Amino acid sequence: MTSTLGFAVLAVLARGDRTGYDIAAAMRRPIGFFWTAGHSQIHAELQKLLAAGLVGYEAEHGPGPQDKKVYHLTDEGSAELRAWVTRPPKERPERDELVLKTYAAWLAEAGLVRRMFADQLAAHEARLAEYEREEAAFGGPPSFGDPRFGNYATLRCGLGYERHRAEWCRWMIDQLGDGS
Amino acid sequence: MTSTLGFAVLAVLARGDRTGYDIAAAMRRPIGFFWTAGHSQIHAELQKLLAAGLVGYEAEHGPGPQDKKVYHLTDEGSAELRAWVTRPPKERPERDELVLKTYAAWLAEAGLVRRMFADQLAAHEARLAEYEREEAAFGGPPSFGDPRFGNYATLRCGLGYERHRAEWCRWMIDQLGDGS
DNA sequence: CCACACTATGTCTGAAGTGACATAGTCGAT
DNA sequence: ATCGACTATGTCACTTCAGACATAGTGTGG
Repeated sequence: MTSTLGFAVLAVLARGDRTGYDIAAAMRRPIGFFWTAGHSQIHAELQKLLAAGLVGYEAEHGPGPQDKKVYHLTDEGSAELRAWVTRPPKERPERDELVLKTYAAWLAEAGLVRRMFADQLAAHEARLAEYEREEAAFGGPPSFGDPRFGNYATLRCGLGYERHRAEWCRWMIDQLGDGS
Repeated sequence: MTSTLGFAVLAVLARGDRTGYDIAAAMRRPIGFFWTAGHSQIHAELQKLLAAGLVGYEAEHGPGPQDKKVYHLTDEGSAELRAWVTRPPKERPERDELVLKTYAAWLAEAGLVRRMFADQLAAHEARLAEYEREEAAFGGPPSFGDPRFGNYATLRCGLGYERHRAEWCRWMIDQLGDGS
């Protein structure tokens, strides 16, 4: 009954023990590129995982009204995660606002549409440059079995995505004329 | 205050008057590729749009306990839609289960991961072939201003996406060795 | 010494989305 | 004739998610 968010949390914990706060930070970067959650969602999820016996924690004195809780995977949590990894992902419905706007773009002024795509293109190119810098930091793909393989493989996916997206934006801008 | 779903409905209605049922059908194909909604959501949304004065309807006798309602855009709805089209889309968080699994793939057996990616690759290739057939049915891009421009441009996006995705799957399979 | 950023936990409200349930006419095939 | 698929509208319960609110210790810089 564990949700995908639950597995995302387990996947973070598989790389080392962390507090809910740390997990939330990971959900912004780098995992935020493919799964996001606010800290409120994470604390709630941790309580579910705890009730299911998939994680445990050790309390330490820390800031705030409550104790700081350092969570770790239980053997059962680790087994569940391993089993989940290779189960075929159920496909989620795509929801892409830019593509929806494109579907209705024929109603608008070409110049305004061109500007919108130019902005999108700039954003994609900036992200692409960032990803390329990150990729250079790896000296080629880490071996499978190394946790860093996960980071590298997802980065490759992001790289391909940004390139595809940028190319589509360029094609759109092309279609809309030079607008000089 | 209109939601993105509301604009999706308006975008369908901009191409011709339809019943809620017809809109729901459009939300499966072709719009379902980039925005989906169940019929229950659409009926609820139509009531909101009606209250906001963005759509109207004419009732006809039809099957079922209620009258059949053929919805159309009002002038105000049309104006709102046009204004929305070129407003920069707010970015939604990505949620991609396959990429999340990839992040945790180092925990699993390479053979099982390879099989999962092979299945994904097959699905992408099948969709790609379908899109290519659809693209061939257009004899090149329709001109901007033609509603079919929206169909073509979104198809181009889908084509690029499937290619990027298939390529990434192939790269992953490559990384996982020949597994003979 | 004080302000501010960061660490750290949690609750609550409301919106969005999913899937089941409910009803009923029409039309084609067996 | 009857059965099932399709047209057509809607409600309800449940889950997920986003964002605001609430609390409080620690460490850094001015």
